[in-house]
Amino acid sequence: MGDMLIRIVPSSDQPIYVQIAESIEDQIARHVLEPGERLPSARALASSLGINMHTVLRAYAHLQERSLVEMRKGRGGVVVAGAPDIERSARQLVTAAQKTGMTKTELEIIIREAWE
Amino acid sequence: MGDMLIRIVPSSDQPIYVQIAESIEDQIARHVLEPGERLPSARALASSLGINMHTVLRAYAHLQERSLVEMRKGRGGVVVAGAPDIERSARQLVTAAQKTGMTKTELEIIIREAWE
DNA sequence: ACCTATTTGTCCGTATGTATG
DNA sequence: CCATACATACGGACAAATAGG
Repeated sequence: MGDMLIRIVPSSDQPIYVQIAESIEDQIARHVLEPGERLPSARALASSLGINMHTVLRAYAHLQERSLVEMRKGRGGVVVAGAPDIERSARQLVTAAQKTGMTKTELEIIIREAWE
Repeated sequence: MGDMLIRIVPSSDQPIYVQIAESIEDQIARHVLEPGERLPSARALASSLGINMHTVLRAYAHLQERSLVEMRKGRGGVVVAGAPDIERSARQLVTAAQKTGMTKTELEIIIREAWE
């Protein structure tokens, strides 16, 4: 198991639990954390960061709702999927856009503007 | 604002915050709560139900992650419009794609192929 | 446009319950 | 049985955003 490197910026405009969740999400997307790998226990990570256990648990719960990790009671969190399935998400977006009567070019413009 | 009728069964197998979230979700689906309408303040609803503020806030956060309500800091929660927000979904897809190191053209090809 | 009072979200702490290994 | 680790719910405190005068 590689190092679990998470940096917290208390003065950030973003809440701590969001910073933790996004940091872990990044590491999953970049395959630093691979499927099946255990997350550090909430208490251990919290103690390591000098913050409260609930703040970490809140980040973990957020990742669980997004189906990135699976939490269980006596065991902790495990990474479920590696990189998010872009193609699947893209298909869902396209069908949703088509239902609204949007044209393909309109969607492409939205994608292009969102890329920056 | 119509009556906000929520019943809590402490002896239920389901957690209190789930009972609250599902109750509100039902009322949104039945148009008892309509888009733009404000949810009762978490502290007021908690006091009315004889439970803690955090339990209600947890239910609200759950509804927010499912894009049923929108929470903001000094204002509270409002029921979001039913139509799916394509631009928002597109931005989420783009950021997810960028995290995997995908290029813009690669994503555009996926979109184009998914359109048919 | 300003000021104040309220409301809200976040975070910390504590306690109890329950599933896992 | 026991130690580990999460799940739920409670209470308190504070900064920031909002609303109303």
